[in-house]
Amino acid sequence: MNCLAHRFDHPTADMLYHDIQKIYPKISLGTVYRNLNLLSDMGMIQRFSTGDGNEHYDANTQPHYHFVCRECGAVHDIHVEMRSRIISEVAPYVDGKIDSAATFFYGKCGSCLNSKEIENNQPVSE
Amino acid sequence: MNCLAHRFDHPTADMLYHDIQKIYPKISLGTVYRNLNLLSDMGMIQRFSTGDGNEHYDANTQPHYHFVCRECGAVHDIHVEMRSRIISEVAPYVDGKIDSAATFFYGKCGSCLNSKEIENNQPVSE
DNA sequence: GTCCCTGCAAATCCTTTGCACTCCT
DNA sequence: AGGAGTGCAAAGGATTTGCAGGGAC
Repeated sequence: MNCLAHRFDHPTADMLYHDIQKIYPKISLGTVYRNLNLLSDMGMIQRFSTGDGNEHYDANTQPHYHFVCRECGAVHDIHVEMRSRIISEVAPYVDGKIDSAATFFYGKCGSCLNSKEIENNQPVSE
Repeated sequence: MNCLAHRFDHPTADMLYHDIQKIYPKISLGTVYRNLNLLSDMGMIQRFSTGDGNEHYDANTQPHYHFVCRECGAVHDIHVEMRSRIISEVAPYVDGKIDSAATFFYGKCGSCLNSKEIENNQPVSE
């Protein structure tokens, strides 16, 4: 199961389900959810929601930034060193104990920008 | 409608619904959702999900940090200046165009920590 | 009358759960 | 036999949607 989560970007349970089906055709969605939750409870994968109504899963448990495309819903890692001190800097201002942080950047991804350009250019070039 | 969202912390649609009912007893949940989505589409309120399965709404549209208690689900603002340059710093590493950012800190809030202390102390003091 | 916004209820989507079954020891 | 993990289908929650009604112009 774990090896499946290892494979690519930041799939939803349903995306993973379809993907796993190619290898285990009889697997059920319930099992996928069950194992995904098991793994994230054990801390072996990260689980988060981007606002698109689905839970996403990430095999990379290192703290890192995410970029979410509002148009196509794609989620990409951002390859920048995350400020590791951010938690200790913010902690004094919080009534409670912080144990993790997540930051998301929202916008429009490269391919969505491109496809829009194409759309816009075609009527012009005709 | 807007004045309602202005009132307090980071309610879910359902919390707001119950709250609005006190003033407009006949309002329906569908209307609450409709208007909340309208307002957030117009950029007058912020909408985000914390991982508890609900959408939360925030009348404060200024970028700021959020603290989410994993135990009781409460969401609090963190009164620290958010690094405004973070988007421009990260932008070069993203294939696309960032237009907003959100960062969440997860942990256990003060009151949940306290109630746990009390629980733990009682058996000892008996 | 027309338009816009609403209440209501049904529909939808994602996720969780209960139960019976299989597989392995 | 006993336990763990699974498929399947039903249940559960949150959010969205379709439609008819009501008020303002």
